[in-house]
Amino acid sequence: MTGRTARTQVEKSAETRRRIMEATVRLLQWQGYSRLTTPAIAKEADVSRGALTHHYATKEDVVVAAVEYQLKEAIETTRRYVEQNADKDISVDEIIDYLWRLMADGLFYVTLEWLPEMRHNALFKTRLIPVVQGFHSSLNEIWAIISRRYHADPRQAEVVLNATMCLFRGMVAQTIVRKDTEYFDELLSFWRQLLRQMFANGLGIDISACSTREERS
Amino acid sequence: MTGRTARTQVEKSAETRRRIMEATVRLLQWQGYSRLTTPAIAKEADVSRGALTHHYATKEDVVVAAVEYQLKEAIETTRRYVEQNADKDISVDEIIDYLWRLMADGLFYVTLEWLPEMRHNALFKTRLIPVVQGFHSSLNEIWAIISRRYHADPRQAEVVLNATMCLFRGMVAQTIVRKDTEYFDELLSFWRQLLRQMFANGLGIDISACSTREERS
DNA sequence: TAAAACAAACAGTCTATACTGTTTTTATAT
DNA sequence: ATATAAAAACAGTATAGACTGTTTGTTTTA
Repeated sequence: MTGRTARTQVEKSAETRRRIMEATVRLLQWQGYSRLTTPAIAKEADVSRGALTHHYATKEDVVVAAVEYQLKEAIETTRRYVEQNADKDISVDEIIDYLWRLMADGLFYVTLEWLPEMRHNALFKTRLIPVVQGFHSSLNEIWAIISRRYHADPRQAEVVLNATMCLFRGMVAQTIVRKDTEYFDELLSFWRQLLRQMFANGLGIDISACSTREERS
Repeated sequence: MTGRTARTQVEKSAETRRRIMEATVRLLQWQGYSRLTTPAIAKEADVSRGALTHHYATKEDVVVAAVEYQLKEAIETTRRYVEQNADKDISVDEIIDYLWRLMADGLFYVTLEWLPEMRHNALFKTRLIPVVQGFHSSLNEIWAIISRRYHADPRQAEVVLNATMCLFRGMVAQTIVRKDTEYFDELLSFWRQLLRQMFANGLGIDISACSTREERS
């Protein structure tokens, strides 16, 4: 009787919580924050409303936990990517593509849902800021690889990373109003070439042949 | 009896509508889309709820009109800026600063409020897309000034403008989670210098001394 | 006098949370 | 090993509040 489906309470509740968080993230991505309701979350997670309120006192608790969950998952994914490539010969292009995919594959869409809430809800902000900082730390790690490989000043490399991330955020935001793959591919090409040449010169000196037109190898 | 406050109906209703739109934009900026209610808009505009529903059938109509209003106002402001500087000797730095101020002074905060709604509301999107495109057209105009002055390829200049706007969008988004003026000043300096040097070379060839450290003149 | 602008009340829906009851698990004593 | 008490997990319902869209009534303008 204890072998098959017998799970401890902590396992069960952890499972339930995970279901709720994944459902919440899914609903944030598909329907958005303004349409997010607790009944919808319970239904999407295939959990009763009672179970939902048992684990999370308020709706805000659910959202905070869900965003934490997604960001920490992204951090873990990134750390694994870092470990796998710490010794390997990884190019600027590859890291750029990794970061772009990370953002464009839903992560920043979900971010755009809760980011406004952060402006208007101090508690929400207080609870999430540490997670966001952890996320950025993991980005710095991945960037340090490229920074070391090209013997670039870490200080300057960080500025370039930040610019890259801001650029990508703005690009993802624009994908909502502009469905135009070519347009974004062109921007990515432009940026890849710019970075490639900056790093080739150890960041910051003598970037040459910086055309906006470029085809990937 | 007709001299003092006697205004024609169209004037009155136009005034009321403007009050409603400005109130809506204000509430979007201060409280956000998820907290936006029609009673709150009426109160902020100092107008009865009946007046509100008289002029706008649904809440969505109000928001669409308000966003249109704000964007068209931004377009007008930009066009005036263009006219005033079409002949003047305007630098890359000045345009960059203009664009940054335009975005950072609330415009993109409000955008971040309705942008998610656009992902989930097809009608809302359909109605707003033309206005957004008009906004981008006016940006292209201002950019054309600098493009001509530096004899840069308009095609490449457009890519650089788009990258600039995406960068700024991402930066404004990040200001929500990171209150750090120095950080954003550094990014702006980095970008100004990059553009300055790119334009100095007619866009795209031989950017030298591209440091992330820079002080403004 | 007709139409537009405005005001106010209303009806229906929805949502978040609190509350009550039930089942399952765990710890403990035997 | 087993019985039992306690605690946690879960399910379902009730309720209070709020918001939207509508409708009806009143004032002002053309």
